[in-house]
Amino acid sequence: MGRPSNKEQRRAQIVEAMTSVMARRGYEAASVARIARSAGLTPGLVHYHFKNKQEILLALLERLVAGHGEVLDRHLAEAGEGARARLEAFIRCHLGLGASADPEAMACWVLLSGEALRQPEVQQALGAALERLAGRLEALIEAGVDDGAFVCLRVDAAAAALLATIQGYFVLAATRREIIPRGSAAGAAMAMAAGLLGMSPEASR
Amino acid sequence: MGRPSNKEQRRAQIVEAMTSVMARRGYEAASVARIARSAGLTPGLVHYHFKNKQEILLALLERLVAGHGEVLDRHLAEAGEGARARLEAFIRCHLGLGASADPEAMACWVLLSGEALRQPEVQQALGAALERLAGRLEALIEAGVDDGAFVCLRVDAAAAALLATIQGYFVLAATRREIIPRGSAAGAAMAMAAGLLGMSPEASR
Amino acid sequence: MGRPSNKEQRRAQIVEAMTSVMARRGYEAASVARIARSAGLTPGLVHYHFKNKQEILLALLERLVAGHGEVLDRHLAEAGEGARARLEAFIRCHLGLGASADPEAMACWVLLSGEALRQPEVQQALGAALERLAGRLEALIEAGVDDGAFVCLRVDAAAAALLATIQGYFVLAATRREIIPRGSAAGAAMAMAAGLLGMSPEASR
Amino acid sequence: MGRPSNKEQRRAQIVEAMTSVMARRGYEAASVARIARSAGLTPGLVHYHFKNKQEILLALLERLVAGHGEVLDRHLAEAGEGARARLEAFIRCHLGLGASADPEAMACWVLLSGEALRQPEVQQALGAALERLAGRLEALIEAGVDDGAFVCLRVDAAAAALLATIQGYFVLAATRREIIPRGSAAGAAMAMAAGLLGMSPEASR
DNA sequence: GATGAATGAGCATTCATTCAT
DNA sequence: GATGAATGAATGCTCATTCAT
Repeated sequence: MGRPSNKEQRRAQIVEAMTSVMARRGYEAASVARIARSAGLTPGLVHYHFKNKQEILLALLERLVAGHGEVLDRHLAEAGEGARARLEAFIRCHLGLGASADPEAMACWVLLSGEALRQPEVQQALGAALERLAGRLEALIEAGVDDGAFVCLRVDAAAAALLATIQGYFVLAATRREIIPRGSAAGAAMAMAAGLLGMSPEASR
Repeated sequence: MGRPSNKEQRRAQIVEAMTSVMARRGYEAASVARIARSAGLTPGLVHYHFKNKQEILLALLERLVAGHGEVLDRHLAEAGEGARARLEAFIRCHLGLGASADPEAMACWVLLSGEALRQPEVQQALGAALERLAGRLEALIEAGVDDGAFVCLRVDAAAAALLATIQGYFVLAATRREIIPRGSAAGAAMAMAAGLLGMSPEASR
Repeated sequence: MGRPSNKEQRRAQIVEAMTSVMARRGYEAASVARIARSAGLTPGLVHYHFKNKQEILLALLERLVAGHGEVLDRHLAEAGEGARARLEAFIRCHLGLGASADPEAMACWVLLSGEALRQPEVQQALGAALERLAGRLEALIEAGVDDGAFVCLRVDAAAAALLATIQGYFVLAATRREIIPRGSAAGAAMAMAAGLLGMSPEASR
Repeated sequence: MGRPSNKEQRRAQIVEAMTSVMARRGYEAASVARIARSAGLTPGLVHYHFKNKQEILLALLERLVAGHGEVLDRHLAEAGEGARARLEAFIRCHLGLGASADPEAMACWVLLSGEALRQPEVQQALGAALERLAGRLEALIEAGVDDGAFVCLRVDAAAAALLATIQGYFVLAATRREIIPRGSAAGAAMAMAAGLLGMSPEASR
C-alpha cells in the first residue's frame, strides 16, 4: 500500500538545509535551489513539502524555538527552586558557553528579526516567540518577588530589559564578537539583573 | 565651464530613499529600481552616483552613524561633568523618547546587522561603528571609576553589556514593540547599569 | 520516475541558435534574449541549460571542432596513403568548395579569434583546437619527409605556415570574399605547400 | 578670437585610447566611458569629437592603415628594384620582427575582422584596405612576371594567397603565439611564395 | 571646447514557482 | 514521492548618447 510517508524527515531535512545556508549567506541568498542542493534534493521536491519559501522560514523559526525551549527547560530543572538560581540558569542558558555553541542558530535568529520587518507572518511568529520567552522571565521574576528574593515594581519592564540584554548580546556576537570580552556575558548580565531586581550585591559577579 | 555638480545632493537623496524603502521592506526588496522610483530618479542615475548597491548601504550606515554621533554629543554636552549624569545621558540618548522618534533609522540599524552577516564590507563598517560606540562607553565608565562614582573591574565587559542592552532594545522595538512597557527602557537600563557599576541604589530607577 | 531529460537536444538547439545569430551579428550582439528568441525558447530556459553565455560559446566551439574533425577524417580516409595526396586532402578539406558551404561556421570561427583575445577560457579552448590541427599537419608532413615525398627542415614551422594560410583564407573570405578569385584557394595553397616542402613543381597547381 | 582648435590632437588622443583599450578588452568592452577615462577625457567630450563609437573605430582603422602604409613604403624603398627583393621586403615588413613589435595594432586588426561581420561600414572600410594591399601585392608580382623573375598565371590568386598567409599569421599570433616557431614566419612565407611564383628554389629560405 | 548629469534601452543572470512526466 | 523542464518577472548593472550648463 504505497511507500511509507517520509514527509516529516524530508521537512526536517529541508529546514536544516535552510538553517545552514541562511546562516552562511542570508535569507535572500538562501534560494530554494540552494537549499535543495544543500539538502541533496531537487527544488521541485522542496515545493512539494512546503507551499513556499516563507513556510520553510516559519518552520525554521518553530524548530529554533522548540530546540531552545528544551534546553531552557533542562537548565531550569537543574537549577532547582531558588529564584536567584533559576534566574541565573535562565541567563546562563542564553549567554553561557552554550550560546556560542550553535552559531548557525544565532545567525538565523538575528536574520529573522530582519525578515520580520517585512513579512508580517514572520513578525507575528517571531513576536509570539519573544512574548513567550518574556512570559517565562516574568513568571520567574514574579516568583522571586513573592518569596522576597527580588525587589521589583514593574516585572514586565524588568523582563523586557533582561530579554533585550540577551537579544543584544546575540546581535553583537553575530556582528562583532570581539567587542564582548570572552566569557564576560553571563556574569555581566547577572550583575545587571542584580541592579534591576534589587538583589544583594555580594552574590553577583 | 561645465555643469555644476549636484552629486552630494543626489547622493543624499538616494540614501534617504533607500532608508525609507529599506525600513519598510528590507534590504533585498529595496531594489535599485524601487529606490530610484522612490527618489523620483531613474535606475541609471542611481548607478551614476553610486558604484553599486552596497555603496548605497554603506553611505546609509555612515549617515546613520554621523547623525547619531551628533545627537550623542549634544546629550553629553548637556549632561555636564558628573560620570553618573553622563552615563544617564548616554542611555537616555539611545533609549529615551528620542530613540523611537526615528523608527526608520532603527529599522535600518537592525537590518544592517543582518546584512553584515553576509557582506564583509558592511560587517567591517558596522563593526567599526559599534566599536567606536563601545569605546565612548568605556571612556565614560573609566572616568566614573577614576573619580569613585563607579566600581567596576572589567570596564570593557561593562561597556559591552550596556551596548548589548541598548542594541537589544532596538531589536525588540523593531520586532515587537509591545513587549517593552512604554517609557520603561531608559529607567530599566539605568537600574541595570547601577548593578553593573556598583552605584548606590537610591539613584537608580 | 521523473520527467525524461531533453538536455542534450535543448543544448544543441541553443548552440545552433547562437551559431546563426552570432554569424549574422557578432558575439556581443548575440544576447541571451536574442539566442532564446531565435531558438523559440525563453531566456530563463537558456540559463537552465547553460551556466552562462561563455559556456554556450565554448559548446559552440566544441561543436565546430567536432564537426570539422569528422569531415577531415573522411577526407583523409578517402585520400589513401600517399603523403602528397593526404596533404592535398587536408588543404582541400579546408579550402575546397566545402569551406564556403558553411559560411555560418566560418564566421563563428573568425569571431572566436576575437573573443579569444578577451576571454581566457575561449583562448585556451581555441588555442588547443588550433594546436591539435597543427599537430595533425605536422604528423602528415613528417610522414612525407620520412618516405622522401617532402623535404623540410622545420616541420613545426611548415605546419604553422600552412595553418596560417588556411586561417587567413577564412578571414579574407569572411571579410572580403571578392579578393579571393573564385576557386583559387586550394590550388594556390598547394602551390605554396610545394614550395615549402620541396615538392617537385609539376604536381602542384 | 576663440581658442585654437585642438580637434586633431583630441581625435588622435581618443583613437589611441581606443586602440589600447580595445586591444586589451575587445570592441564591446571598449565603452566610450572607458576610452574616455583612458584618454583622460570625459565621455561627453568624446562624443563632441566623434559622432558615435563606430566613427572612432573607423578612424582607428584609418590610422592603422596609414601607419602600416608608411612602414611598407619605407621597406620597399630600401629593397631597391629587384622583384624578388621587393617581395621579400613586403613579406618581412609584415612577418619580420616588426610584426610582433606592435601587438596592440595586431590585436585591433584581428578584432576589426570580427566587427566587419556586423557593421557594414566597417566591412566596407576594412575590405577596401585589404583590397589596396592586395593591389600592391599584385603590382609587385606583375612586375616580377614581366621581368622573368616570377612565373605565375593568376596574379590575383597569388596575391590573395600571400595576403591570406600574412593575415593568418596575424590571427595565429594573436590567438596562440606558441604555434609559430619563433622567427619562422617570414622565412616560411618566402618559401611558400617561391612555390607559388615559380622562383628558383635556392633563393628561398 | 568641455563638463558631468541624465536617460532609456538593453544586458546576463537569478529565482520562486508550476507542472508534465 | 520525486524529477527536472519551463516560465515570467525581477534584479543589479552597463552603456551610447544627449544636453544643460
